[in-house]
Amino acid sequence: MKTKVTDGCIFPASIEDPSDCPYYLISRVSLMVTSALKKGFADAGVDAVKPAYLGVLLALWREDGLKVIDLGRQAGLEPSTMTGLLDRMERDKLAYRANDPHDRRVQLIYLTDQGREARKAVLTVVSDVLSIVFTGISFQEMSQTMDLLRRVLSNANEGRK
Amino acid sequence: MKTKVTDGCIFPASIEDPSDCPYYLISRVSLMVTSALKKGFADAGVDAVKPAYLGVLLALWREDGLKVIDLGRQAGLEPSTMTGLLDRMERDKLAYRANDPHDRRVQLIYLTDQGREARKAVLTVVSDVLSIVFTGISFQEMSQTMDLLRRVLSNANEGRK
DNA sequence: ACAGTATAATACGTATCGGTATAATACGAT
DNA sequence: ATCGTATTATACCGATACGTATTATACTGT
Repeated sequence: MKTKVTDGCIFPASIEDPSDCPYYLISRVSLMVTSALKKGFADAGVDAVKPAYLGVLLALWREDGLKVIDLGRQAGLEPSTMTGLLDRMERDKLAYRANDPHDRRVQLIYLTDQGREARKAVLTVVSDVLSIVFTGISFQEMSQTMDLLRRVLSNANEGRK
Repeated sequence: MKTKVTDGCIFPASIEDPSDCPYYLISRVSLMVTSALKKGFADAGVDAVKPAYLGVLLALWREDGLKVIDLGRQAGLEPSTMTGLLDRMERDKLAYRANDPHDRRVQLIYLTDQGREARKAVLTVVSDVLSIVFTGISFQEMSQTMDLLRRVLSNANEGRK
């Protein structure tokens, strides 16, 4: 049996400062980075791109013409989430749906020219924003933290089964 | 000038796996813990409590009868976010608003009996869920990660100024 | 060929959070 | 006392995410 971190004091019954709660910290950082990215895209003039599009864009830049469900898997999103997200991406002229000639259930998602051309600017913004957000964090610390987060996610996947 | 983590490889231009992106990891973990807490509250029978209420409940358990704005500060939420959150908490019979006799602009938030009585069960759920989610993480690793997250948040506060 | 099952995408409702604008009230300086 | 400013909370809207139910197709075994 593995050690429970709670034996330490992850979530003491009497919390004075929410900063002592890992859930608070992680949620806050997530929202903060989202907000910084949103502002970054706007400032850089790629205002059609929203933070939530990132996972989808990354997947499509790698391989255009993916199914909604595969796109969701790569972006870590549920199919029901994808529908609205793709609606917004179509509205914002970054991608479009097309029927799959081999399977009429399937919608294949393709980038528009604008979606393809946004790549360089978007990656620059993300890189810049992250380097500001993570200012003062060493490479090693970052690696350790990312490793921990990956393990936490895999804990969740275990629980799912 | 501080070291930029990006000099390492926080967000390489060619991302194969979203797991290599800190933003992806943090967002996912945040959503995952939220989901686990929601399920935990339901399973424990405290289904009136939603994960988003936690910050507010913690503050009110510590000191009942706070202003909306102070409650928001303690929970890390904007006033405009608080309005809807408190609407839901009132609907769910956990708290209620009352006029402040000393300042007619102010609404003071008080716990209902149900809100007060939920404390023990809620803290147990949170503690249990967190210990499952963070299974296999040592106390030291957890401390280091929380420290990193605190620094990231304070970077954001610097930028705000 | 057909019944039963599996898969893809969507529709719909709810929760959560922030930004902007607004209404009501308080307060401070004159 | 009054004008201008600050503060408090809310209204409103958009973005983001999920769960459940539903529709349309595809596939599988008989």
